[in-house]
Amino acid sequence: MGDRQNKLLKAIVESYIKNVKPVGSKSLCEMFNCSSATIRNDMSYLEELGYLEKTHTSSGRVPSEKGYNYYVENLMKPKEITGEDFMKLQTILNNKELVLTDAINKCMEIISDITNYTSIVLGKNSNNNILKQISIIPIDNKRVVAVLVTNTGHVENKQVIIPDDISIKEIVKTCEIVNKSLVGTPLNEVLEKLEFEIKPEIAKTMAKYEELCSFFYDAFSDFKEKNEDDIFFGGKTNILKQPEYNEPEKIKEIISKLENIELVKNIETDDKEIKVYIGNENNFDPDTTVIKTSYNVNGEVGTLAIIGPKRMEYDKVVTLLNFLKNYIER
Amino acid sequence: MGDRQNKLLKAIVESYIKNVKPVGSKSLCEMFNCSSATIRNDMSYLEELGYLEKTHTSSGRVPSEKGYNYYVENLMKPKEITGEDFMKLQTILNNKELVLTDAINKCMEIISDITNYTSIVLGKNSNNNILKQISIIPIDNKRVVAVLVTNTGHVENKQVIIPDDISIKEIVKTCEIVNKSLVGTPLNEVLEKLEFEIKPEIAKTMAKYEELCSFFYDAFSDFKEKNEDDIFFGGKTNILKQPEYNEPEKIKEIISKLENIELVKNIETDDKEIKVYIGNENNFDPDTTVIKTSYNVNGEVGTLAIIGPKRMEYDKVVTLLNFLKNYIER
DNA sequence: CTTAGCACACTTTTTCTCTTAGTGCTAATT
DNA sequence: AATTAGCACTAAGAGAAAAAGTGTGCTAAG
Repeated sequence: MGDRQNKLLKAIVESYIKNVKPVGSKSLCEMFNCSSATIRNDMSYLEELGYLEKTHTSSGRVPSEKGYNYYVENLMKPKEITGEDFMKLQTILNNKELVLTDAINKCMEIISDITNYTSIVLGKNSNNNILKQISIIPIDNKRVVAVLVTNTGHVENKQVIIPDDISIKEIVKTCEIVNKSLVGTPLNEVLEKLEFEIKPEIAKTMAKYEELCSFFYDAFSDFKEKNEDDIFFGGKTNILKQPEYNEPEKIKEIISKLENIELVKNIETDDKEIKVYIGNENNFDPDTTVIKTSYNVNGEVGTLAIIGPKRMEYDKVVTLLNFLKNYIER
Repeated sequence: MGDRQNKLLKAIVESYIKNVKPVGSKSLCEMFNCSSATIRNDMSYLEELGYLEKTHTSSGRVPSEKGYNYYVENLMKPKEITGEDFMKLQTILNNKELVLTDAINKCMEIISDITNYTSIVLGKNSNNNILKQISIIPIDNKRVVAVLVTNTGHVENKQVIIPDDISIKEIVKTCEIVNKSLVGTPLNEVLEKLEFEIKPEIAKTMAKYEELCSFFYDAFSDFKEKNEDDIFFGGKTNILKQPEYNEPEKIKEIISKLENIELVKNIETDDKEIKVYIGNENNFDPDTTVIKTSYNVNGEVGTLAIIGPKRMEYDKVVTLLNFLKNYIER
């Protein structure tokens, strides 16, 4: 593929990203100092190679997924962040009072606002998180709250109804034992350890060890699930501002996908690089592009993702994500 | 207004609720055993009174807001809950393992599913909630987690960065003092009490009492806001299934309103009755009806709300809400 | 290799017509 | 006094046809 063809593809992709409508040969004459016929020849060559498509026999050209891919891999240049946007992000990142996850969320919210795409932060809250403390706090005669804190500062809690046959005192006492043995345990081993190591321990001092153990089992069993639900949307519906979402059908479809927690969770990645998944390459929605990467700061890991139309400002998004990722990882 | 006119208005409202299209005189002849002309006479009388409207000069009639109102106040009869729906709700409400708020949320989710309207639960977490316990849990050298539990079993937590000039030990020690004095305090008085009663107390034993106090002030200051954010959506976007949401504009508008936390919070009420706010009567969205009521169980209060089109199955929704409300309040 | 020229393809917009579902009004009927 | 039949009239909706606009492919010439 010759130099002019590369430039032409770049120009077409960028024009389409900007103007949303199929690109005709005439509109590019000036830029390339040649006639529309020449452009047309090159265009039909690029179409033959699979980089361009037509919406109907005599329409202008639109980039294919392969075309976007080629653009992302070979043609686009990182875009500079404008002063204003830079300032906004900088301000948040320099605010030492903010906890890391809050700062990340705020930044992604801003990125969503300046791009009009949807941004998502998936806190992995990984299972090698370590238990820091368990507390049982009595609420009334019937209920206690179990609070669990991890080494990354995450807090989970669950209200549990006290079974009739055990007393609060017994629970609190057992909790001390559980705490002693369980602190320092990775979260994903908690249930197992409770069953096999701590139960015998409890049995030594507590008569109703069976009931007590199943009480704690109950209290902890939800944490794992809940843990995974750590999803933050920055401007959940900003993507609706994109002109492709101009039909009820399409809007409802993307909304329902964004509401589908399972589907959103699937976006999670542990890839260190920023990866671009165009159309069918992502398993979120074939009409969108998902750009994502993971971050890892002192064992606190998560995913940053941007969802936009395939006609996405790839250069801008990649640059912004790069900036954020680099900043938070040092 | 005569008897037939009442019946006619009822029939028109119900027909429009069911079929979504303006109601013509002919379609009601059979039901009333009279000619379309007679119906038309009555219709134009009802229109004069402001209960009916036309979409254009020669269209069928549509209920006005006043008409819906009259229907709700005077004409509609509570609708029986079908066996299936009844079962679903019953199952959840009889599950003694579920904490109250979870049961309520699940029920509202089901109500949203069977009606195809959006349901919202606003946990008020009212300010007369009482502080049950504060814990400070160190995460590492720089951070602690402050955990706060209330008498209703709600847990709030915040990561706080430890200022350079105070140590974890000092914080933990101060926390003990704070705990002693603050437990039992209504949430909305916590900050005040900290400033005026506890600061002097701390000053007795701690050298850096100024810094320590402002640390705790910091840790608690968010709780109030966060507290109010306790919003649960049951089928947030179910309302989009209603035929009125068939244009991009309308869909985007309602979505953006549902995403607008402030606006949603405004729905909160402490009315004991079930109240119906039709169109302009609610300040959420003039094209919708909001039906809402509050619940109060042992001091745990909150709002139940259903948002649907003005053309809503009022009888069904009111009956369902009534059922749920009665059940949870005993 | 580039370009001018032209026929052709498809979409979009506009215009016009016809049909349909309803109304209001008047005069006759019960 | 209330009901009804009859009729003229209105607006919306559905198609069809025409017109305008945008862009292509191909051929032949530079």
